Amino acid sequence: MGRKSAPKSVIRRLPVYLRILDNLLTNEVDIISSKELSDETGFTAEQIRKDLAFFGAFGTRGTGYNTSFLRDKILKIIGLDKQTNIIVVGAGHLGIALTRYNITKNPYVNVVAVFDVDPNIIGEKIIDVEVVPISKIKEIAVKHSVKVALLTVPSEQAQIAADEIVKSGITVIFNFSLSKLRVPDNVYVHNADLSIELQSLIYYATSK
Amino acid sequence: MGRKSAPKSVIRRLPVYLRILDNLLTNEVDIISSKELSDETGFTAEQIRKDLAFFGAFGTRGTGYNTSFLRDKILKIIGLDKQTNIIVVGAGHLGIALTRYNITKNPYVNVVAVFDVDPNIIGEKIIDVEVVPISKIKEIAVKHSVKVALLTVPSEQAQIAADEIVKSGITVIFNFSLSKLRVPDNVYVHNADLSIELQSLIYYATSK
DNA sequence: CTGTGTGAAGGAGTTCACAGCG
DNA sequence: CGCTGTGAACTCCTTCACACAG
Repeated sequence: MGRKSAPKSVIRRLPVYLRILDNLLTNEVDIISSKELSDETGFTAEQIRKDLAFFGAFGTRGTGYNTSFLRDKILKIIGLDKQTNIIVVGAGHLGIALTRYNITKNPYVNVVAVFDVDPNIIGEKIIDVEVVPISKIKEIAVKHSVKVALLTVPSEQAQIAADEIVKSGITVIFNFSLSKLRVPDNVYVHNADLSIELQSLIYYATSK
Repeated sequence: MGRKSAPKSVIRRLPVYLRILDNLLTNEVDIISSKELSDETGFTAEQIRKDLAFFGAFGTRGTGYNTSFLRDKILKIIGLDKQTNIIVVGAGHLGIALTRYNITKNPYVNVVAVFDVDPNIIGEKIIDVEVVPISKIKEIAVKHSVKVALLTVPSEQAQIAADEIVKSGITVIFNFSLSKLRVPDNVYVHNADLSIELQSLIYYATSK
């Protein structure tokens, strides 16, 4: 694949292409041009071609891209060709929403468990995924070789929960709490910062 | 203020500074240097100075920035100096989570109502905010001059709900559904795309 | 002598323009 | 001819280096 590591901006766009390709496949469209992808995504056709060309020559000149072939290529690039096991830490409203969403709408990931500290909800099920005590993170994460944790506990408990996640060998944390997490260098934290996005939006809402 | 319009990247960082300044103020720290802000945020000190300098000279050479003064300047730049009224459309788990978060943790915005179609939850309260029928969006939005809507309904209903939001005069939609919304040019849609962010993360989880 | 403010240099990513292949 | 693939130009942002004010 690519010589040097892929730019973040490209990696952010790949899942957008993937979603459109999945839609096209259910509608049995088997060829798509960069121009059409451009109309669907809002990105320019040149940019889309550059993004894809970064990983190889997937298209046919004069024709376009084979939908199913391109979909498989993107799946492989992202790493979604094999099932990815994730966990959700925190069974509050946000945790439940994310769990349900991923179970029902995201075929590429598998939620193996939801963790919480509240004894009242331990044992409950979110669709078919059980809520289990946080103390079991390591056991379950190791057993299912979990790669990613979605962290949705209140900010005050975020660091403690993050420590447990790190101890269990998980190296990617999608952090929805406001806390800045302290983790070892080999762990990658991605902050969702919905409140910060909302505040940025307010700038655009007021200054026009 | 700035001669030409502020870069998006700057606007995205301002709320980050704001959060830290708020923390410092509760701890009664009244001077902060760009170096210290750098340690807190991970952005370089030069970048932070450039960001702030874009809007004016807010610091004191040899000393740093006055915490409270800088906080007030940033509030004014973003437009958070006056209370911003928002609505949440969709009282599912995600809508409830966002509502509660903004009521309890975000002093700069005011959630005036949560909207849903389910008659069973109409009239319920999320903390002190009432759940009302979607048919009332326009009435409430006009009355409270609402600027921003958080859209958390299922994807199938997202376009219908967006149409109602647009009709009510709201010009900024923070879209958490997967649907690409069709709106007039004067309406700004910001997509949260949590599933796309998760898929990008999986790339980083597998390729190292 | 410290830490801000800023022109100048550098780098990353996007757009342009067109060559190349089906 | 059509649409991909790609060097070159360009734009936007970041980093560097230092002048300048307290």
